[in-house]
Amino acid sequence: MSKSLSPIVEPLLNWFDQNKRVLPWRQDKEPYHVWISEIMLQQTRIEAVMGYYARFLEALPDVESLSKVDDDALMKLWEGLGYYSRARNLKKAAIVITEEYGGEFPQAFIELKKLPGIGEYTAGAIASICFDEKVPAVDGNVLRVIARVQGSRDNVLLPQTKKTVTEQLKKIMPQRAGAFNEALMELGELVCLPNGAPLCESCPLQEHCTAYKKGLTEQIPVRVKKMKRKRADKSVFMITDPDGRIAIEKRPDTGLLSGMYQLPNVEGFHTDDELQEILRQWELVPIDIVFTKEAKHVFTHIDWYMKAYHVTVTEHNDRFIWVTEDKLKNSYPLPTAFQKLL
DNA sequence: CACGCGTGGCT
DNA sequence: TAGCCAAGCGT
Repeated sequence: MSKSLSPIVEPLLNWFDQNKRVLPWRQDKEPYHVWISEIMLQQTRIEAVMGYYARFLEALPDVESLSKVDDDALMKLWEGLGYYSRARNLKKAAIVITEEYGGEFPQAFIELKKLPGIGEYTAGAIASICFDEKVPAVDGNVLRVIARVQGSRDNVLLPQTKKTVTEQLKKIMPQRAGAFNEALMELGELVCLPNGAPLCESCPLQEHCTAYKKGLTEQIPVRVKKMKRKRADKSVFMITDPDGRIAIEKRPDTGLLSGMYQLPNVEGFHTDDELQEILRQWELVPIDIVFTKEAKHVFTHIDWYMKAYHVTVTEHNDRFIWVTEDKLKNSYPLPTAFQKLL
């Protein structure tokens, strides 16, 4: 259980009042203006948005004009910004607002979130900034600031971490909900910087910040990427000679499972004819080849999909080490991946 | 929940 | 030069 965030509210609001940047979409709290800017700013840097925002509002100054815009004209306004479904969703939402809400912009978080392209963050941003509804708006900046303040080592890339932070912020949302949310984001962007040293000497939350006090601002936030594993298919042989000994070999002394032993295997899945040929190249004479089982083994960075074959051969050779099952179990380190096939 | 969606800036 | 990274939404 971490302690309440409530002590950060006042210093943060005071700092924001002194330091907020002047930005085109901060000139008023028109929901339409805030909406367009929030959508454009999704995954997109402020500098990139600047030019587009002014041009977009000039061409489409309100919900009604957006709801009627020609698709090509709309995409032309978005050309180069990326994530084009954002633009298509804007128009869809404008039509919904026109048809379902009589052209009046929904005000409640719960209603905003129903609109196409408006998710948890954007609904929170519009509801708080335009209407001071006490809902959080948790983006990457906010996650970083809160993780450091709390000294939390939770992986901020996990949805669960965002949920937890959202719940904690809900409890402390002040009257000035919009200013508070903007302040957290602004602090993240201007002071509580992601890379290199954050500007802790000018941070209004310094005395409330666990990461600062413990010198952990470089370690926090924790961002553990989910490793996207490659897939490798393997055909694995359990080869037995007339004495019932099993063929194994030693793996190279570098790389994956270095220095351990393994059952003979080849890359990929193969037809019976191909399997015969592989064994022949190993100078083995198979009496029969029987598919036994398949198994999957997950490493941190690779998934092995294995098909195992039991092969009986006429005689052993020197290409492999031939061992009894007992000796294999007791004397040779065999990775779990291969144990699964025995 | 994991993935794909665009682009530009960084190393 | 190519690869990594950003941190919202819909599916």
